[in-house]
Amino acid sequence: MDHQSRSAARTFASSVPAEATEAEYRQPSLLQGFSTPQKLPAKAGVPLATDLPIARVVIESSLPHLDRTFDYWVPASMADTAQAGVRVKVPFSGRDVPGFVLERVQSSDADRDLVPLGKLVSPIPALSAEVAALCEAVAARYAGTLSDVIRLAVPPRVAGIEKEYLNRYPGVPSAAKPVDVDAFEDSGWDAYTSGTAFLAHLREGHSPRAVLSAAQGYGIHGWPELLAQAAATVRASGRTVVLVVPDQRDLARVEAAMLELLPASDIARLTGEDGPTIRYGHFMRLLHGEAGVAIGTRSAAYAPVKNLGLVVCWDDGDDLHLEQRAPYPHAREVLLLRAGLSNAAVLLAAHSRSTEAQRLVESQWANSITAPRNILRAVTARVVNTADSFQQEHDPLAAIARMPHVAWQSAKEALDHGPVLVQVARSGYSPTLLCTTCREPARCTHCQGPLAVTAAANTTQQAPIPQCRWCSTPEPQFTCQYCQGHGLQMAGSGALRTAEELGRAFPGATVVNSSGEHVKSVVKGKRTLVVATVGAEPVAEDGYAAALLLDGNMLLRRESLRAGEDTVRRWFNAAALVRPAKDGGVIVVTADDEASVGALLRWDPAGFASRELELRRDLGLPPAVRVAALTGPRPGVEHLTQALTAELSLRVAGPAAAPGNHVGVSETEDEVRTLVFIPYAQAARATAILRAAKAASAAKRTHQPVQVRLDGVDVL
DNA sequence: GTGCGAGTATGA
DNA sequence: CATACTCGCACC
Repeated sequence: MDHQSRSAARTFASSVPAEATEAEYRQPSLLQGFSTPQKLPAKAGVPLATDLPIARVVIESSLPHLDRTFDYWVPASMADTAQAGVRVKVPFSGRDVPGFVLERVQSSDADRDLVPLGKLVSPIPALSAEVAALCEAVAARYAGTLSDVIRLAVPPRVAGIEKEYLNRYPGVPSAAKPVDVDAFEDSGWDAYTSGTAFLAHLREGHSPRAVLSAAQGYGIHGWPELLAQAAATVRASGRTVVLVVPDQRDLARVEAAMLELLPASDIARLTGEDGPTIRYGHFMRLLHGEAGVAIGTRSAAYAPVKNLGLVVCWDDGDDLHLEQRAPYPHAREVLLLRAGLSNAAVLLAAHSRSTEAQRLVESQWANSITAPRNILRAVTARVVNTADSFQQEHDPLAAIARMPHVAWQSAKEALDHGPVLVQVARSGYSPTLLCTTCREPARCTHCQGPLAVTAAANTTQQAPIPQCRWCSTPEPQFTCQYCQGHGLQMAGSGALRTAEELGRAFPGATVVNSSGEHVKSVVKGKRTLVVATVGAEPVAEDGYAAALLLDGNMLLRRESLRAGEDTVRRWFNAAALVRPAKDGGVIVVTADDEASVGALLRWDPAGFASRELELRRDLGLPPAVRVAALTGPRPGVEHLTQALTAELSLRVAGPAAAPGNHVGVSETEDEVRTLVFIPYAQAARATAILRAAKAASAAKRTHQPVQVRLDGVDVL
């Protein structure tokens, strides 16, 4: 951290990154090899455009073998309107299909007679050249089709909204004058090592790249304010900003902070939540240069801004950043690709640090920005660790709340000074069962699946019989295979149950539940106990007096490669909402894993990420390498695997039964999954092979379709 | 996806 | 030899 801060000013300005990392985000050329001599218009019935008479069109279809451009004649009537980026309808195998003009060219390399464009859907070029190139880069990186990515990037057209923009000339947004210059001067950034250097480089029009570990989640120096200051700085320099957050609540906070510094007209929100009409309106404002800051959830990464200066991703470790539609791109990666194409600055900010971000820091592609020790001591809360075990037996009240004594005591004291946050594992009543004596998960004697009490069994009056969730075998007389015990208990009861229990454990306190459908965004007041599931923590205006991070061991023991990383991320997100230790802020974490608890105790997310990344390197696991998950019927999966391994020497795991297939619904078609681990150096070639192989087998229909997912963080 | 042409089976 | 059908694949 220290040696980095000293060299920060120099390295921020430097544009000589580590070559291996740089290559990952370099642009593959969208347009390759054309301009062979063409045939003359086949006795054209329509007069053709004289200048650039050919439109290169990408068809809207996710069929892999149609994932290329098709050439059409441009009728003279569309000579001026059918520009690159506009939506068109074109005749294709006997029907009119929608598509986008990617470019206008002088000649075609098609070895057949062309036909004219069908019709112009709209003369507004909704797909800019920059975004088209980005889409192609994303498609290439994720072995997907260009059309699929364009669908993510360009929202559905709303004709009514377009009307008022038809005669406007698209412009480049001019520099925005910050609303409140004073707030600007008192930048929260100067608390961070090399924070002001970062802002200075942005102001001067450079493109620094940074990974920020934000220490505070509330108040005037909270992360939304930091991000807004960075954005306003870039806007003052005349360039534009694209900022992506995981969810709606974060979006609202960022927007509020932005409005303090920038005129509302300069900000455009892109999120599905707004509905098609409002969303398309904001899209148009960006497209026409009327707004210069795009904020939103993951698809906002493709926002049609001009003159991009900075991309920002908040909390890139949150898996909401993963697109759920093919080709499953991650917002962070989209933004990084975009910054590479547009030579823009990058800011990956979070309270914790993802292993991906740490990799960018360690390869010196990005600079680490953290708060120095003395600042951390001043702004963060005291962290207390208590094992998640049996101390509670001594205290009947605490036992009701399944809470260690220290946690209960801390909460009780803190309630007099402000709201107290209780972070629990998940909402509702948890169905997972544990052995009462050794607390190992109860497993099915037949298939090792997890035992659970089903909802149906719960409704009957008699004592519910545990069942295996994989093979449905009932287990009326459970015997633990570790300690031979017979007792079963709920594994960490969920938020609802906790809320009920806490009401009894803390008489006189108001219990607020924030989970599932009932997520609160702000709380205030003393003697308020906020029970929230991870990720649903409301913000307390003046910070929480205390936070109890329960169920830690349960989160850590999840069967996921990222259980540790993700748990630590959730802890830091909650911990950053608590008052400084000097104001009495205290955090109690109930878990006994040294590495993750230690990271919180030392407030050292970077150190944790560094060790975690080192571990992944040793094991050859993501993000030290990339991973492709090929899921589908066995023959197709094996075919794709062979296509990869024929040319590249790659580590392969599987095929194995596809996960999530145990539950007897789709037992008919047994799908398998193969994981292929791909070094970054070979990733471009590997994704190219996958794309080609998918196209070939889709055209020939030799195999059932296979789902290809690259870097799906949830696959391991 | 769908339509079409080549190639092959089938019938009078 | 004419017609029916499937298969492979191009679609601009």
